[in-house]
Amino acid sequence: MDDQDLSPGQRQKSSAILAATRTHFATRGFEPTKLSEVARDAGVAVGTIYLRYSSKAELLAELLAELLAGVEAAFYDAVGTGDIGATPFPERFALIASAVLETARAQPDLPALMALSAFAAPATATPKLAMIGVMEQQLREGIKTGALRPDVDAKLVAHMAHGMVESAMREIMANPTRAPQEIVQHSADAYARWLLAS
Amino acid sequence: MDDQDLSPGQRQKSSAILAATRTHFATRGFEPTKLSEVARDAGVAVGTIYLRYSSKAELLAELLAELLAGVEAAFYDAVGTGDIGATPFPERFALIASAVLETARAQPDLPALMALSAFAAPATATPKLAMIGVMEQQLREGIKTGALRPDVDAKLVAHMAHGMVESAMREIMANPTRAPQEIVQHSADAYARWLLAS
Amino acid sequence: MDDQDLSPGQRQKSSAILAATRTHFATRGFEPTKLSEVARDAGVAVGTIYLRYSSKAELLAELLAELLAGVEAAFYDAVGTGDIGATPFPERFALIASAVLETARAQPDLPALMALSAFAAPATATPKLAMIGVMEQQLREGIKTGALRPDVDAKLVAHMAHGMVESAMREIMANPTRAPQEIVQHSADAYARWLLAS
Amino acid sequence: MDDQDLSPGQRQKSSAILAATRTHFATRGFEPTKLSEVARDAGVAVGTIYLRYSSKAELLAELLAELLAGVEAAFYDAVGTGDIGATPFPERFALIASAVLETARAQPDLPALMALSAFAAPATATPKLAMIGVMEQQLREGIKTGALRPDVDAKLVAHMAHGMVESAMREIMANPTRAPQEIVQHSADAYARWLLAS
DNA sequence: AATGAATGAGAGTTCATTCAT
DNA sequence: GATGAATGAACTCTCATTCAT
Repeated sequence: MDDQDLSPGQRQKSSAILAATRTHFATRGFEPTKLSEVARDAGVAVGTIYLRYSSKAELLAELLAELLAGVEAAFYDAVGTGDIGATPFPERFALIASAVLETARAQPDLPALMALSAFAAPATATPKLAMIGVMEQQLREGIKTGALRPDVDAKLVAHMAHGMVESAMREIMANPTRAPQEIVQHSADAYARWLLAS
Repeated sequence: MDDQDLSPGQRQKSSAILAATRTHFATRGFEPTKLSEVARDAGVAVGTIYLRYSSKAELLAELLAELLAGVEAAFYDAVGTGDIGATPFPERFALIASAVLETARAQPDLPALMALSAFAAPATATPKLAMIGVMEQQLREGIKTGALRPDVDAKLVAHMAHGMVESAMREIMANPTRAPQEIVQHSADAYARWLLAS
Repeated sequence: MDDQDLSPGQRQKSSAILAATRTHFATRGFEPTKLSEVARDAGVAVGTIYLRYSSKAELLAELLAELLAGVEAAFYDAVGTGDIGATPFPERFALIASAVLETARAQPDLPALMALSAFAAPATATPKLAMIGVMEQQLREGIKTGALRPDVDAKLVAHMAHGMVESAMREIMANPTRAPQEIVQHSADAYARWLLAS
Repeated sequence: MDDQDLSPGQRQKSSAILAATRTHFATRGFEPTKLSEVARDAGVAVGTIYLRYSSKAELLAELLAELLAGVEAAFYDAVGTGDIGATPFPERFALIASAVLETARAQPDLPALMALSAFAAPATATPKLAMIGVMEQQLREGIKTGALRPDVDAKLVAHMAHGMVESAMREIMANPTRAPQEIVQHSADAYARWLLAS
């Protein structure tokens, strides 16, 4: 469970296990995932999994924890690249929409995996996705500075704005002829008309 | 499998089976659902389930098919109450948002159940939710009549608009102090600013 | 778990399971006993065992409970046949020794099985074997009536007297050329010389 | 496997392994004993056990062999302290009973360990406990010299006499308020009345 | 010689499915 | 048609044993 004190070979095996687990959990779900197949795909023996994770549920918990940390980092990375604080609002929407999109694209199996959190070992409660929190904060700032309409519920709008991109994302994934940029454009446009103060 | 040739008692048993199945699948998922418990809750013997459905997967397929038909009907009912065709556009958005909301509220287990479609017998491919189709059609009509902006992708927008309400819906469900009408107001407002032609 | 409400066929299967279990537990012990082999020897499927006993430990508990009831009955039967209360003491010893011997002979796997009680489901604590209690009571009566020496500890002597027969029994079992009556004779003789008052 | 050619450090490790093994086998039994725990308690790695003993069964065999040698020595030590050959018979019984008692007290885990011999590597057949052999020999000598009754089967009596002490021993162990000397007194007294020639 | 991570066969247990009643 | 006892394949998890370090 601790990444401390592991040889490179061990760390690599842990990664392989987590990677194989991720694929199986995301595509099949918790119960249908067979540890024997996970082990085979990870190139280790079943017992090796149990050297690191004490049960299937703990394996999921570990995976979710790692995932969440990654998502948070990825989202801040994506948002950060635009130096968002200094960007005025119509453009800022495009940056946020783009960041959500990129994060979701980088982890397309995230919704499927988060849906499994009920099976995880107790410790890992489903955490609120970081992205929605950031959106809400951006909205509040925009409202305070007068750039955005004051007559909306920031939290609810954050959820709605996120759901918008997520849903569009799903349509894009299912329909490979579409360009992902369409989402950014449509979303930024929607945000601007919907939320700008003027 | 055929609703033909069934006595009232038999039809009633089929209903009880599907109802119990629905509860179990929605709250536990596919694999964790035990047919023995479904049978007990339906007040029949396990074997009786197999007289009507040839496997657990087929039982799910049957349930999903019935569900979809119901959702479609419910959505048209909800939209229809406003005589939507005659309603001008800013108000029409509120009607649609309200219909989506009502339909979702009436079938809160729908997302959980639809998520199981991968387990269903092959025949039942995941069907497009009827609501999104209706939205798209409404948008196309609005665009054609000049009420709505022509520079948007109707299909993508339908998905985004639906995702918006769905996501808000989830926030409402998790936060019981909020009033569902907030969603209708916020959504209709967002749709109007985002999509109206002017 | 309840013998009530079982068809003859079911009762017969339960017996077969318990019989096969007994053989395996007695000859191999708890852990080495495989339920798959028990099932095979009982002529049922593994799952059938679990219809009646919720775990391997519960199966053992059930077996021990049945065994104890049987032993107690057998011992009282054996002692009872000689109308022991009316028999004077030198002969009474022979009756008791004979009863212990018969009981032990009828259940030669008893010590091996009782030794497993630590593995049984919690409810079944190891009960004191009935035989020793009866011996002690016989000794007290003999002492009170003056037939037996008063300067011995009845309880300790009961244990010693029982250990004597049990140990001899083991030697007899291991050595098939010996006649079991030797034990009765030797034991009754030993008891008489050791314990009679005169 | 050979005690030859071992450095003091190695010999010490072997001892630690056997000691830990003994505790585990005696308190838990064969199958439930985990070599990983034995290794941990012995302060060595699992692999180190396999440098000395080729399997779990062989480890048990080795332990039993050492144990038997120890018991034999202990019994002769205990008997020998009384210069038994020269002691006349009524007293000789007390010495023997005392020796059996002492030996059993010094190795209270012996019965539990001997019971495992079925699991031991084939080579190690269950060995006759040395004490019974010595008893038998003492009885034969007593009979030959006329000190003891000639009309008893020396071997059977040896078993009975030993079972007597062993059974009393168990009662004493379970009942801590009793004094162990009671056993010696009761046993010697029983032996005398039962077996002396007069 | 010593280590302990890795292995994988095999255990107990569950539950969809069957079929005699 | 309805039942539910019976089935046995397949799951998760354990641990004696091996072997690269």
